[in-house]
Amino acid sequence: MFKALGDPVRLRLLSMIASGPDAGVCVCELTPAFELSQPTISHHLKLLRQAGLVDCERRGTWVYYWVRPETTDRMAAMLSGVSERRAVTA
Amino acid sequence: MFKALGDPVRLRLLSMIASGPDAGVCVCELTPAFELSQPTISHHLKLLRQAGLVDCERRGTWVYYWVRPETTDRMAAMLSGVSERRAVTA
DNA sequence: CGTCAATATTGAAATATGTCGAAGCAAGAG
DNA sequence: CTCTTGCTTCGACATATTTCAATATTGACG
Repeated sequence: MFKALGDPVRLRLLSMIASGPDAGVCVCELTPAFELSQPTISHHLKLLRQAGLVDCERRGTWVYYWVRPETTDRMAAMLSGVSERRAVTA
Repeated sequence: MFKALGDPVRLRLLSMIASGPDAGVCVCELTPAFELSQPTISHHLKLLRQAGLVDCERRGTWVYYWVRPETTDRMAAMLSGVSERRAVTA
């Protein structure tokens, strides 16, 4: 999970997806925001999905991504635990 | 910051440091907990320090590490923002 | 069915990361 | 001052990650 957010492209992707509409953000809106090839963005989205940070669905020709708050919440809780000087519990 | 926590060894190190005594944890207590050479642990501690997640001080022969809660708090706040579907603000 | 547009997957190259052994440094003991 | 101990830094190597071009897949539309 943390490794997935360790790449600047993925962190920015997550931010864009998080701040998009409830219905999800289309890949076609994400790709042109970067100076990277389309396969590269697709790859990063796959890693975010495998980390459980986002989920996606195909709607017609387009694919929409949205955030899974369970995961980001869990990470936030872990980090709060560290701040409170407790061990990190999986 | 997130990249620093993306390695399992470093995540475990942070957990151990967080759950240790207020005065900090000695490197000599961290190293034997891993099946890794001492230079490797030292290297990971350096990365945690550069990421602002921990700080350290030499006390006599030993070096003690402790958590910097400002940083973990900031990360937790970012992630909570994502859960609430807002963009990630540095 | 054939074609086009939007994504995903594959394979390969460049770069970054994790790891170790060897060497260096700081501080206390003799 | 020299030796030992605890830790860091350096240099090198193996592996992992990022990226792209080429190709495949999926669905819409005529």
